[in-house]
Order: sequence, then structure tokens, then C-alpha cells
Amino acid sequence: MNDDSEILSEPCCSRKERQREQHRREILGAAEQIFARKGYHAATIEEIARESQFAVGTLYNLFKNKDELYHRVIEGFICQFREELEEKVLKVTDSEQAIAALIDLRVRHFERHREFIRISLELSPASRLDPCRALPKDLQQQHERYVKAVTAIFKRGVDQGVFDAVDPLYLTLGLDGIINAFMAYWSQQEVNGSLEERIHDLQRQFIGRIKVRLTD
Amino acid sequence: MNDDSEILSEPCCSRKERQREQHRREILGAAEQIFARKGYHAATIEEIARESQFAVGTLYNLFKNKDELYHRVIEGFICQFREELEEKVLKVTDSEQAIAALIDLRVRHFERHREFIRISLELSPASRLDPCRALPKDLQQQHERYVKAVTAIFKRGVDQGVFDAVDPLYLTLGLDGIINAFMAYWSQQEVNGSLEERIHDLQRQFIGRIKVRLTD
Amino acid sequence: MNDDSEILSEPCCSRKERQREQHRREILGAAEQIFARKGYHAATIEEIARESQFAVGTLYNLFKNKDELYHRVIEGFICQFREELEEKVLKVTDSEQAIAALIDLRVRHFERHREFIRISLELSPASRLDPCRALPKDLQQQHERYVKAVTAIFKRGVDQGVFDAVDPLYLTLGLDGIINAFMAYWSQQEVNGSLEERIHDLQRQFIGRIKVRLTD
Amino acid sequence: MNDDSEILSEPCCSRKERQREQHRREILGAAEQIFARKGYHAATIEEIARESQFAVGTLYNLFKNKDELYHRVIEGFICQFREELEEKVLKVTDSEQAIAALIDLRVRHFERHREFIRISLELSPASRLDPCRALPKDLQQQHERYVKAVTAIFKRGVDQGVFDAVDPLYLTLGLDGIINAFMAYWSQQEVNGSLEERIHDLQRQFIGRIKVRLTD
DNA sequence: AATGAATGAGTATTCATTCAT
DNA sequence: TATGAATGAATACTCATTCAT
Repeated sequence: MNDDSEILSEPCCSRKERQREQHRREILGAAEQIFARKGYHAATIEEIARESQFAVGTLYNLFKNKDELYHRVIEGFICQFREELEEKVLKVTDSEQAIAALIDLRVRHFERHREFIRISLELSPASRLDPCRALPKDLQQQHERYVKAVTAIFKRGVDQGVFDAVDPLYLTLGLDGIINAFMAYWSQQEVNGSLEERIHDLQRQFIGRIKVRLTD
Repeated sequence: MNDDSEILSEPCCSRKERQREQHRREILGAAEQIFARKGYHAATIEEIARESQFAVGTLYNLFKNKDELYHRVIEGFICQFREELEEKVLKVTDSEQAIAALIDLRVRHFERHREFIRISLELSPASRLDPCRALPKDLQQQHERYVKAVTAIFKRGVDQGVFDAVDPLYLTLGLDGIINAFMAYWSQQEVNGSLEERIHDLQRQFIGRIKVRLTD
Repeated sequence: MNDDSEILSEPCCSRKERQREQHRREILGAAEQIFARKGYHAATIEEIARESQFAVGTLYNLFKNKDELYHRVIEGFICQFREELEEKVLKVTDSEQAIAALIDLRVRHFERHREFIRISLELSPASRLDPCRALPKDLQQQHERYVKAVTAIFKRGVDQGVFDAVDPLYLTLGLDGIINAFMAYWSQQEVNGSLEERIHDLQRQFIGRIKVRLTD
Repeated sequence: MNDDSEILSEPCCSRKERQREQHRREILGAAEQIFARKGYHAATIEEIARESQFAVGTLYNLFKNKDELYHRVIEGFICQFREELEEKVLKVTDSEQAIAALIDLRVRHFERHREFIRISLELSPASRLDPCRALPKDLQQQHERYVKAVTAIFKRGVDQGVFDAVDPLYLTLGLDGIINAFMAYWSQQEVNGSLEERIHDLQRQFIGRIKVRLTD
């Protein structure tokens, strides 16, 4: 509940402050582009500076170093997702609909930031062995909170007899893995079917597979 | 005559040749370690040399450059997996047992090369945007062949009425994603349960979820 | 405002620009020293950097790479010579005096850049087999233009009956070769006679040898 | 007069010795090729070894290091020239004919080793500032002896009233420079005229220019 | 505050030379 | 004696970071 949502620019005190925020946002936008296109190591500060139309020195006035810039990009990414998650998923009371909404959100989020898969992957807990790319604590917690929130939805569904009696954590991890796999597949193969159709398929398949069958 | 670990290589003619192969293998081992620990860019040839107890120049005598070294590491990884796949999965006629064997193989393979998750992820089609890390054609085909082989198993199962009537490709992708997700999860959390137990759970959960129910 | 040596450069707009030019010139000066002393391959960027009192990175900010640096050194060399050629030789109408001026210019130019003989030799068409040292087109043309200009002087002299009826191209090549030979000789032997005397001897000998004799 | 002409393989003592000499000669042949093609720095020992069909180690058994190999190549070059010089030029008593023969020899020698211009240039006294390419004393003396021998011919001619009363050293240097210039020119331009014609032209031009005119 | 030139540590790669077989 | 694998110092080039203007 600490004020980490200042990032979305609630009107800040002074005009100076507001401009500073604006500049940060522009730089973060450029950085997202470049990191997404090249990955962490191959991206250069100079290129980010050029893309953002600021001087290199300015980036260093606003961000401590390359690492922090990277983390802030990811943070923005995560925050945006979390907000949409709260808005479109967590508020849905029916667990089946919530999961459907989650699938929808994840796929659309991915499509909107398609170039970002690379970062998305580097985000994966699995690749965080390298201390140089280790996410700072607060960002790691975000992911854990996400897992907990989704797991809670599944638990509710199971408890209510909507979903099969499976360990909800299993369901969370499974759903996440499945979505990742499909996005990776889609991102390299020519896909058939519109986005809506593909989302709908995923929803039907996944939910159908874990929903309690009335006839049982 | 101390060729102790002649395990995987085709029987080589001369002693010279055999030693050369042995050295290549040692270097590949070191490279796997370092690449896994640091990722492609952050890994340095010098560190790999140190780890392998050879001089830098020796690495370059045996491998064209850093890229080739990286590709050979992945190739070894893939080949080993493919051999075990053929031996332990593709030869199994019963589709349910085949999938169970596949899950077992994937998880054990991962455990054996735990540090390798990073490379495993970088292998993912999704991260192959960066031309510098683009896999050579032959290695890409290996992955496609894997997908096809597994899909064939599912298709057989579906045709025989063992599995629910789901698009086999969906099942392949889904299974892969789920396994990845669990491995990532296990690799960062303290796991409870032995490896066998966890494998067994995964098998039960996944297969149970797609198996045709006789009572239907 | 301490732009002390604005000698050769076009009047540059901003102070920034002017300083940049100044730094380029300083680096080129150091590079000339080192290339002259060691030749292309044996010269190292680090040494040039040390000599120029800049950091290695700075050289790379101002020049694309070692090759470009080398070419720019030669270019500076050629341009300076060409300017003096136009000023002191090509403007002279009397062909005998023009050739005398040319000899004077060549020798003095050499004395001023004595260390540069090596580059001067590497410039020779004969040594341009090595693609890595191949001069860019524009610099090659400069040399061809030089040959043409001098040949034109000789032709004029021959046509006017000042010089013997010899193929002017022969005269050009011959003069060039003779000057080179003497400079090489002087550069390794102890010379006797002042620079002026030696120039005067060369002029008298060469011109005397090709001048039409009135008594004929 | 020390026996440095053993290089041309007078029958050596033991068979072992003779074979050793044979190997040296083969390696020198390969080295000449490679040095000529690439220049000193760009030539690699490994390539020379490959060309000579010997192992790298063998080269090092027969020659101290790259430098010595280079010097021996040049030595062979010089010795061959000197022998022909003695045979075809120094034995000629008529100074005009001797100079004609010298021109002929120089040009043919060049044509026979056309690729060797690079080394020929690197041989030039002017480029011997770099200690790493400095020729050993004995080879430097060879060149000085050549200069002396040719100068002696000119002196004789002058003394006998065949050539104009010019400092013979001037004539030697001048002739050398002229020949160099023409060879360089021919090596890059399409030449017109057969080798014989070109040699004849050079002889006529040069000698005609310095010959005492009877009508004086 | 913004700039971007200067910095120099860091990295992939090459190649002369050695030495165990 | 011949071999060629192993060595590691040397070198061109990059790029995150600093700081004077």
C-alpha cells in the first residue's frame, strides 16, 4: 500500500516535479522499446537516449544506472498488469468467469507488448540466477502476490465445487505455463484464427478441463 | 589409456582424435556451467577457459568462436534429451504410459541440468528474436521434431479413445508449458516432497485431467 | 578562445565544433607519429591514444576504427602536399622553374615529415596489394591526379622545346623515382651538404639532364 | 667471401645434413609465397607451415623464429640477385653495356618475383626504422655492396668519357629510383609493350640521357 | 537541469612460440 | 626428428558511467 502508483502520474506537487515525471516516462517508453528489441545486454544506454530524444547524461540524472532503468521498465510493465488484473479479474466474483478474464487479460497484454516477450522471459523466476539481472525484492514480491491472487481464485472455485478438487497452486502454475507455451508458439508460427477466437479456445479448453462435470 | 568417460561419443579411431573429443567435452561441460550461471552475454570466454582448466587459445582451437561454443552446448543438451526421448518415451506403445514417461524424462533431465534452465528458456522460440542468439537451422528443427513426436503420441491416445478429444497440439503445448512452470517454481521455492513424489503428482494430475472417463 | 592553431580547417561554426576539430587534429598528429615509427600493423591504438593524451574511447568517438584513422592520416598528408603543389608548382608557368619548384617541394615536404617515409612508401601503388591497407578510392585518385599534373608540366616543356623530346610520363615517373631514391639514401646515411645545397644539386642534375641543349 | 653461398646447396656433408637443407629450402619457398602475398605482419607461421607441408614445430626446429625466417627469405632473394649481378653485370667490361645489363636484370628479376614487390619495398632502407623489421647487419651490407658495385661501373664510364661527368653515386641512386618507379607503375597499370620492349625503352632512355654526346 | 565528450575497464579473438609425445 | 595441441600475451573495439560546461 506504499505509494508505488505514483508512476501513473497523479498530479504531482510542483510543475518542476511534474515535468521530471514526464521525462522519466518518456525515457521508460524508449527503454522498453530497446530492451524489448535487443534484450538487456545488447541494449545500449546511448541507443535508449537517442530513442528517447534525451542526452545520455539526462538518463543518468533520472535513473541511477542501466540496471535501475531496466527494473523500472519491468516495474511499469508489472504495475500496469496488476492494475488491469485488479480491475478485470480480481473484482469478478464468479471464479469461472474470473479465470476466463485472466486468460483474456494475459493474452491481450502479451499481444499489446508482443516485443516484450524477451523481457517477460527474463522475468521468469528461472532466469533470475544471475545476480546482475536479479530483480529487486519489491518486484519479486509482485510476482508472488500475483501467484497468490490467482491461486485464491482457483481455491474459491474448488471450494465452491466449480472446479475439480485439485491443488489450486497446481492450477495456477499450470495455467500460467500453458498460456506461456501458447504465446511462444503463436509468436513464431503463423497463427490461424483471430485473437478473439484463440482466446476463446484457450478459455474453453482450459476451463472445460478443470470444471466439475455435473454428470459425475 | 585413461579414457575413462568414453560414454557418448562414436568410437573414434586414433588416440589423438579421442583426446581431442575428450577435451571438447570438458570444455563443453565448463561452458554449460558458465552459460547456465550467467547467460550468453554475461558469460566470458576467459571464465569458461578457467573453469575448463584450459587456456583461452585452446578453446579457440576446438571451437570457432563463442557462438559456436554456445550452440554446441545446446546441441549436446538437445541430443542427449532426444536420445533418451527415443529410448524411454517413443518406444512405449501405450500412450498414457508414454506421456507419463515423457513427464518423468523432462523433469529428471531438468534436475540433472538444473542450472541449465536459463539456456532452456533462451531456447524457447519466444526468445529467438535476437539474431546473435538465433539457433542454427539444424537445432531449430530438432525442437520442431520434438513437438511433432509428442503431438503424435497424443493423437494416438485421442484416436484410441484414451484421451479426451482435444487438439493434440494443444495437449503438447499445454504439457510443455505446465512442466516449465513447475520447474521454474521448484527452482526458486523450497520444494516439499521427493523428486519421485513430485513427478508422480504431475503425472497423475496431468493425465487424470485429459483421460477419458469410462463412466461418461 | 584559445584556438591557437586554426591553421588548416575551414572556419567552423560553434566552439564545440572547433574543439572537436582540434582534438581530431591532435589525434591525427599522434597517429602520424606512431604509424610512421611502426607501420600500420605494429602501431597500436593504445599507443596512439597515449601519444595523443586521449583515452582509447575518445579515438573511437572521433574515428570509426584503426583503418579510418590511418586513411585520415594519409589524407592529411596528401591534402597538405596537394595544396602546396597548387600554390608553389602548378601556378608557375615556366616549365623548368615548375620542375625545380616541384623538386624543392617534394624534398622539403619529406624533410618536414621525415618519419613519414614509411607511410609514403606504403602509399606506393606497389604496396597496395594488401586489401587491408588498400586506400579508399578518393585517395587513390589524388595520386593519379598528381601524376597527371606533373606529366602535363613536362609535356608543356617538351612542346615548348625546353625539354628533350621524351615521353612526359617517363619523365614524371623517373623524377619521382629519383627523388624517392635520394630521400631514402639521405634518410639512412649521414648527408653532407645543407638541405638547400642538396635540393639545388638535385635540380641542377635532373633538369640539366633533360634540358634541350641550345648548341645542338 | 665467407661461405654464405652454401644456401644454393653445394653437396653437403652427410645425407642428414642435405635433407635438412632441402627442408629449409622448401620452407623458405613457402614463406616467400606467403610473405609476398600478405606482407610481414599479416603472414602467419601456421599458413607458411601449411603451404610448406611441414608442421609448425618443424619450422621452429629449422628457423629460430618468424623474424629469422623473414630475413632468410630476403637473404635468398638478395643472394640470387647478387649472383646474377656478378654473372651478368659485373663481368661486363663495357660500362654502357653493363648498365644495360643491369637494367635488364633488375626488371627481369622483378618480373620473376612480381609478388615480391612488397618485400622489395619493405627492404628499402627507408622503411627500416622499425627495429622489428630491421634487417640484420649482413643483409644491410649486401645492399651497400650493391650500391658500391654499381657506382663503380658508373665511375668507370665517367672516367672513360662514356658517361657525362656526373657524380656516379647520383647515377646509381637515380637509376635505382627510376627502375623502382617504373616497376611500381607497371605493376598497377595495364602495360603496353612486351617485357623486352619495355626493357629496351628504359635502357635507351636512361643511357641516352647520360651518355656523352660525341658532337659536344 | 541538460548535455555529450571523455574515460578506461572489459571482451572476443589471434598468433608466435613451446614442449610432450 | 617431426609433430601439432596448448599456451597466454597482445590488441581492436565497446559501452556504462562521469563531469565540466
